[in-house]
Amino acid sequence: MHSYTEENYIKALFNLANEKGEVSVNEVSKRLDIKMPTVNSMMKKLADKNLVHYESYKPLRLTEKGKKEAGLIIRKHRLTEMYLVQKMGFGWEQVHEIAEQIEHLHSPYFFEKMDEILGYPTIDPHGSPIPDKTGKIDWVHYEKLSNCKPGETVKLAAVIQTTDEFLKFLNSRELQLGLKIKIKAVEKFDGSMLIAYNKKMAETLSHTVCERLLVERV
Amino acid sequence: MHSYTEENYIKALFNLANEKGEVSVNEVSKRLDIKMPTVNSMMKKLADKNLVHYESYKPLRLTEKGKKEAGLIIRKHRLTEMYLVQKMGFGWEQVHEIAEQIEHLHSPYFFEKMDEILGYPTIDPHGSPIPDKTGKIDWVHYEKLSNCKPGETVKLAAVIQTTDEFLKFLNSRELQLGLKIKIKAVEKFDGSMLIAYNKKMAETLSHTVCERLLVERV
DNA sequence: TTACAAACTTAGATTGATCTAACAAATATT
DNA sequence: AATATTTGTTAGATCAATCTAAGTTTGTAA
Repeated sequence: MHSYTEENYIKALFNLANEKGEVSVNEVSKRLDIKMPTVNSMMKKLADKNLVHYESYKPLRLTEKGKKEAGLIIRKHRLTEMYLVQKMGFGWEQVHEIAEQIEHLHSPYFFEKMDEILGYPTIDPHGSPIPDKTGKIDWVHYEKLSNCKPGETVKLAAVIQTTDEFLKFLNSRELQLGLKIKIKAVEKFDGSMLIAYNKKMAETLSHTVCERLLVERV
Repeated sequence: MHSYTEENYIKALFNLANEKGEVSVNEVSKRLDIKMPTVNSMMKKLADKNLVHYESYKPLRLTEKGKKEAGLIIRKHRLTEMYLVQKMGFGWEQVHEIAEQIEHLHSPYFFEKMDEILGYPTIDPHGSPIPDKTGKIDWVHYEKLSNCKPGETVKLAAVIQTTDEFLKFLNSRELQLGLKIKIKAVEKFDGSMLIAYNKKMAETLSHTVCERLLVERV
C-alpha cells in the first residue's frame, strides 16, 4: 500500500484536476503547503509507481491507476463524513477534519461496515458523489445556482468549495440539502440573488455564495 | 503532539510494565518487532522529551508524563473498541486491529462524541478499564479463574492476553463477559478446570485458558 | 526580440525512523 | 573464577520526506 503522504499527493492531484483542469507542480505545492522541489521529486516517485504521468515542464496527470487510488481514498473520506453526520450527530461543518484522518486507515472491514450501516449511500453530507468500490465516480451534472434565472424553482443538491466558514454561514441561513428555492430576482451589477425558501420570502445571497450552491431544476 | 511512532513506543512501554513489571530494551524490541539499537535511540529521544527515565543498562521506566500519555492513548483505543462492538456490531475479536489505527487520530471531538454516545463507559469489550480523561486507570482487582477452587461460583469479568485465536475460542464455547461459572473440579496435574455455565454442565478449560480469564466472586 | 518574471528542475542538506556491524556490560554456566 | 551467552550501546548507513540555494525553461511584457 501507499504511505499517508503519497495518498495526500494523489488526492490533491485528483481534486485539483477536477477543480481547474490542468494541474501544475506549483498548484500542488500551494494546495499541500509543501515546497515545489519536494513536490517535484514526489511526482517522479509517483511516476515510478505508475500513479502519475510525469514529463518535465508538462502538466501533471494521474494515470488510470492513480485515478482509481484517488477514487478509493475519496470514497473512504466521503463514507466517513456521511457516517459522522448520520450516525454520530456531527454537523456537516465538523466532519472534514476528522475524515481527513480516517480516510488513511487501512481496514476494509471498517469501511464496509460503515457503508452497510449507512445503507450504501451515493452522496456525502455535502452532496458530493461517493465513488464506488472500484474507485469510480458517478458524475452527476448539477447547475450552479448562479446560472439560474429569476422565476425558476430549484432544489439544493450539493455545496462545493465547502470551507468551515461557508458551511456555518449556510447553517445560519437554514440552507440545507434538499431545500426548495424560488429565485425572485438577480442583481445585474453584482450577480447577487434574491431568493425565497422555507418561510423566508426574501433572502439575498452574494454571487460568491450562489456559485458554490449546486441545484437541480424541479 | 507526539508522532505515531512515539505513541507506539509509549504504549508498548506501558503495557509491558503492566504485564511483566520491569521493561527492558530487548522486550520492547521484541514487542514492536524493531531492532534493539533503534529502540535504544528512541528511548534516549523519549527521555529528552521527559517521557521515559533512561539510564544505561537499567530497566526502562515511563515518567509520570509518559504514563499519562500512555493512558490517554489507551483510553482512545479502548473507547474505540467499545464503540466498534456496541455501535457498529463488530465482534470482540475484530476490533483490536482497527482500534490500533484509530487510537492515533488527533481529534478530541471524535473521541468525546464516542464517549458520549456510549454513555461514558468504564470498561472495554474485553473487560479492561478505560482510563479517564486525565489518562488515569482505575485498577480493579479481579481473580484469575485459575486461582479459584472447586465449588466456587464466579462471574467472568475480563479476558487478558486476548489474541484473535483466543477470542474465537471463547466465542466457540459461548464464553462471554458477565457469564456465571460454577467450578466443578480442578485437575491436579495440569491445572485444567471442569466448569458449568449456561446449559453446559461439564466443559473443560486448560490452565492456559483459565489464567487468561479474570473473574469476580459472587 | 530581448528581457524579465514565474514556474520548474537539480543539487545537496536535514530530520526521523529504521537498519547492520562491531563493541561493551551484565548475567548465566561450567 | 573463568568463560560463554545474552543484553545493551555506539557508530555509521539507508530511506522517506522535507527543506534551501542555485540554475533552467517557458511564457509574457517591454
